Amino acid sequence: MVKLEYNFYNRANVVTIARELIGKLLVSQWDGITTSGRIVETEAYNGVVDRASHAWNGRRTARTEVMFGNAGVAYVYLCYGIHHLFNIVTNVKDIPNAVLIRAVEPVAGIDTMLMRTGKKKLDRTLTSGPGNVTKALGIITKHTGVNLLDDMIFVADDGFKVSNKNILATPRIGVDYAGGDALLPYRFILKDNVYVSGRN
DNA sequence: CTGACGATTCACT
DNA sequence: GTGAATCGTCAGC
Repeated sequence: MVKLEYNFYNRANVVTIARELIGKLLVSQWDGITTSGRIVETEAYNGVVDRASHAWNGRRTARTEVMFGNAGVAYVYLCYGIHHLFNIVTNVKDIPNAVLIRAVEPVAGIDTMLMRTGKKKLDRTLTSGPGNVTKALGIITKHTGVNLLDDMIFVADDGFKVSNKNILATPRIGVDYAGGDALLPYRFILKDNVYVSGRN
């Protein structure tokens, strides 16, 4: 298992990075507990020119500041007052690109995930959808700014291969307010994986 | 300081 | 298919 390095995250094309994250492992570990899942669904947010992005049109606030920083850093945001959404900052400093992790397939620490989510047994809802992913992995807004090059939260390549024909590109979810940008094929899913949220 | 709202989910009709 | 839950963030006063 090889942790992804800074030079994976700092590249200019956030859409390419979102596609390449499909099939990688998202790992969280602290207090002697490790949980991980294989990434099966992502969305790219293309910074200032993307109306669906929090950083659209150069909007820069205390909350979005981390997106303007270095690549390979976690950006965790609270949505609807309930759900924590986990993003990975990409591109170089001052270019606020990010990839939202929308779904993973549970790999390690499933008992812990069940405990965190209050579920009795493993089913597809455990880590399907961005709010469920963060809940199962124990990620909350205070993890904003965590460096993915450290050992607390990171993405790794365990050699799992996904062929291009098994990665589908679709429009993003829940961004209807973004006008024409809502139609961009910036969402990537692993074909036929049951953990992909919404319509498969 | 105040009010409006969201990169969602779940229970219910 | 519809609507409530729920609170940090941000724009406006």
